[in-house]
Amino acid sequence: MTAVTGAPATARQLGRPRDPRLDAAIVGATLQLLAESGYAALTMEAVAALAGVGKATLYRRYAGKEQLVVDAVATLSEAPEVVEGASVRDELVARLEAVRRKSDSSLAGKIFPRLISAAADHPELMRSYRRQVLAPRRAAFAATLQRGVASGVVRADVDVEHAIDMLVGPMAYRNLIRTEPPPGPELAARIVDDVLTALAPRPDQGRDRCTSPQEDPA
Amino acid sequence: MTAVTGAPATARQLGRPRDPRLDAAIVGATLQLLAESGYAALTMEAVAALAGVGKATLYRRYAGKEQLVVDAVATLSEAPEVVEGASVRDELVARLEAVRRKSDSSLAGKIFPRLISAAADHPELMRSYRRQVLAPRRAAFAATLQRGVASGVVRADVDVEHAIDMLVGPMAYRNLIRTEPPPGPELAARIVDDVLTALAPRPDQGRDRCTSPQEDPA
DNA sequence: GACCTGCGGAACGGTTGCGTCTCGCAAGTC
DNA sequence: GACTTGCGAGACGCAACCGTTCCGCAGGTC
Repeated sequence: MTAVTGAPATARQLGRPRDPRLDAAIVGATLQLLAESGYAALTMEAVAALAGVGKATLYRRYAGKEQLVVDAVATLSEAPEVVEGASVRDELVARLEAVRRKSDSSLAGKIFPRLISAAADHPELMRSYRRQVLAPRRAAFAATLQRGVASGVVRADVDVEHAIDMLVGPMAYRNLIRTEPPPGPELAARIVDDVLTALAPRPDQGRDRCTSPQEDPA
Repeated sequence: MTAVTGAPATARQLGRPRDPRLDAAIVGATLQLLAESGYAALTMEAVAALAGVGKATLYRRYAGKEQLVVDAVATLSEAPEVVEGASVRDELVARLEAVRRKSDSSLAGKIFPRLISAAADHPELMRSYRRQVLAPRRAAFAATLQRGVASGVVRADVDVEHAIDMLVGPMAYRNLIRTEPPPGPELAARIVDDVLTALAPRPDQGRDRCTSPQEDPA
């Protein structure tokens, strides 16, 4: 939470305590406005108004807009939904389809494109978003991919991080560049099937890819 | 150019003609500031100052900030560099590597992330960018992929647009989310090799890849 | 009770940007 | 020369927002 009055634990029970519901209201209003208008267009007055809070209350907690937004983004958390029991392929499809769905329905999804341009001026924002939203999601993908290695669908020397980029990258790109029509539910399966084909264990170790110079797995 | 004084071709030689160099200066300054600060932070006064132009000159040409930026983005054009003679695989690698390099060196590349958040409020901006920058690049990728189909490296029923997303998506995504360290020159080859594996003609279709005609170097 | 801090509301001065306008001059046509 | 438009410079009124401050009250501890 990183309140600006960074008082240590020493003697902190004088006077009226802060209302924790206001903390939530402020952060919520900040995230909502961030999703709607982006960082540059977000104003302290709008946050105060939407949160139903005086500006003094804002500045008692945060030194300014930057700290407020950094703190708000740090509270984002998207627990990746549990998709289990299915095959590795179907699990990947479900996870990737969740990425597509959330990109214009969830709060974190709507914030993502706005952070992309804000990241140039405030790298901490993207860093925080990666830690709170992207990293858990990637961890879930990684677990499923590892399951694929165990079950023999994915080759053992796979670079998991790169594989995740191959899955999420095309989906995110499609969402971001806003082609018409927007991607539908079938896209996830197409991407997953393509990537799984690429990641399949090599049929014969002495493989002869006639086309390209053999990628020597360093 | 879509000047705001939308006079038809009728009787257009009264008074002092507009200085065409100022048009270029204005558009140039707009694009530069757009790349540096993004749409929301771009101000007419900054454009005028950077272009060495009075504000009246700006408003004589454009009705406001939105028209100015739309017009400026519409003048963007990135001719995809000619990469020929190599194999289909190497040509794709070269094109994708160009995407990576340009993303933080060229003007259009630096503008891209800023347009992503602006697109939510001004869809015409992204549409214009797609037409001027992305579409030519995609056409080049498409041509190379078609060459791959002809030479048997890529299966005939490939969905070219989707294949391009599979190539460009991961690269763009990596550039946008700004992981450290930033992607290096080796990423293009990894992506291309993965995608080409996925797009290879199905081996059990009775076709033996390695006796199929080698790529004609034309 | 005395004392402290939190709170909403509202106002403050200062800054920034918008879009308009005027001025004096330049560069063209008729 | 008369006329028209382009141009840079700068000022205009207007609006928004910043960060601060004061008020009066509420909600806590001692």
